[in-house]
Amino acid sequence: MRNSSLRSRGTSRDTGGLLRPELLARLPVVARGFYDRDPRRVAPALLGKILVRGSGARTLAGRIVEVEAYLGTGDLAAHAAFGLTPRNAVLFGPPGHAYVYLTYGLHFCLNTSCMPRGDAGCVLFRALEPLAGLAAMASGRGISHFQSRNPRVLAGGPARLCQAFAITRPRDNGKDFTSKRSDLRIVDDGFVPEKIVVGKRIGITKSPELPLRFYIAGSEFVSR
DNA sequence: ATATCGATTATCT
DNA sequence: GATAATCGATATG
Repeated sequence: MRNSSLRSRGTSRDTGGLLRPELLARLPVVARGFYDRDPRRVAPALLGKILVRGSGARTLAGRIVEVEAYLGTGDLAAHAAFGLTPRNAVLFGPPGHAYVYLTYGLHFCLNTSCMPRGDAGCVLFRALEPLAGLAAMASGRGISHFQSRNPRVLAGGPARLCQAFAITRPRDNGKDFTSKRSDLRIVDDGFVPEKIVVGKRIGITKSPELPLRFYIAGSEFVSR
């Protein structure tokens, strides 16, 4: 049963192995209502879900193992802290859409909008466990097959996972995660993490003490 | 194993 | 003009 997608639980080290595109195509997408909540609830609930790009032989997929919640207006570390701007407009729209931004002038980061329209919470995707399309991910990351055997280098880190999935702002900002046909979607194979660790968000200077980072305990794919 | 630094641009003060 | 939700390279213990 090691590779079954039907298992409903898994240990932290072994989340079920690789998944074939035909199987991924049959998994249900996570519905809009899932995202229509406070990001502090959405973030831990996203752990174990699967981010999927494309279809057929080109399918890329990774299990979400690390995320951070950003609370919108009022959270000084959030891009939406001071209201609507051209960059963060997606966050003020409906939940379950991709917010992609450029950071430090060269790296992209991926989030999903949360909460009802007009309330700008979001969840940052920080690390994935690669499940399908590993060769394409290594290629996108510009690393060799040999290097890519390190579990963290393919998609362990918010900018790394964007490189691995070829996620950019012009291409992907605003895409709907909840449509079965979407190029970028989130699906559920029933996997539920055994244990979740909560800690401080990484790399921020404002409100650094808030416990809004969540990851699957023991996962080798978490960014640090 | 940990520390420091440079890259490069959108956004805000 | 300063800062930033980062990464990879380099240096050093």
